[in-house]
Amino acid sequence: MPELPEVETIKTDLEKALINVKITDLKIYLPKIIKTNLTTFKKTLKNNYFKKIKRRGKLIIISLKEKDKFLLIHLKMTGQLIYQKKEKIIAGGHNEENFELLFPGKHTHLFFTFADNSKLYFNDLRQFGYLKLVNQQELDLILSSYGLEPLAPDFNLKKLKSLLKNKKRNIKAFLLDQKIIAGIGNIYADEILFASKILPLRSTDTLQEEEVLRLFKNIKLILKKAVQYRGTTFNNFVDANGQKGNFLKKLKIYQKEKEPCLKCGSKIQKEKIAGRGTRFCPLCQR
DNA sequence: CTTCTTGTTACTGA
DNA sequence: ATCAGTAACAAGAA
Repeated sequence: MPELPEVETIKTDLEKALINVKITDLKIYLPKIIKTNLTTFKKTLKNNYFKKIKRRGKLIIISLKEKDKFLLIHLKMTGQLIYQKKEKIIAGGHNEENFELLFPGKHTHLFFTFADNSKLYFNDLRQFGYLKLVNQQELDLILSSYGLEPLAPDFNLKKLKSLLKNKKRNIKAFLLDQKIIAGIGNIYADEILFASKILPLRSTDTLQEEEVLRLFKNIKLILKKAVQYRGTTFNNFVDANGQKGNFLKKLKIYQKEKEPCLKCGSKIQKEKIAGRGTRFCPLCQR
């Protein structure tokens, strides 16, 4: 599940490889993932350049050479962007056995070819991800519904405090709401709440001063750390070079139901909260 | 066979 | 107005 750290990793990798490299071709296998007229999409992108790559929440925003044209890519749950320099790449590494990635594969729905013959593959098992061309005005409209960037300096304690106070809903739903804070998904929401010792069902307006402070610090800390580790390896996430992220080893609560809590040893619980599988320690989190 | 997985939007009902 | 809950999208794992 690409969340902020995964998308940030992909963004940085693509930036290194693809700025000002001419797109010579693009092949589309599954047109429905493109939310723009297909002919326009192809015509616009062929012979174009990526001038700048940004991330907002979980959305990738690529500025094209024209001032008023942007390519948006959302990976949703199972989307991958894989950059491949050669015909065949070996991915994995770390402590795991390597595995071959051959593309295009069964779930490759589109790929770009660049002037240096490198390729960028968009794979998506569940086909919820999309690509879309927009102008500045459309982009502004889309971004206007996004909440604060949790790693930006303007996301500060004071703002978090007032957001929490003005809402009356459980903290898990609050963290997942992209209109309030953009980029946190199910994995990091659970990790942040565990680190902050806050139960996911707590109403935001009941959080004590020190709880808000812990929450604030852990949002920053955990997301930053996850970015450093290139995200979490999990099911369908590999970064733009096909490498897995390292944060999986750092997970303390996500997917650990029925295991003993690392801090106190009690059995980690799992419940459906805010429509999502939610893991928590009933003793450490209050 | 059923149930679960999750990002986002749309919808319903409280 | 706010919020909770659910379905939808789709494919696979258990």
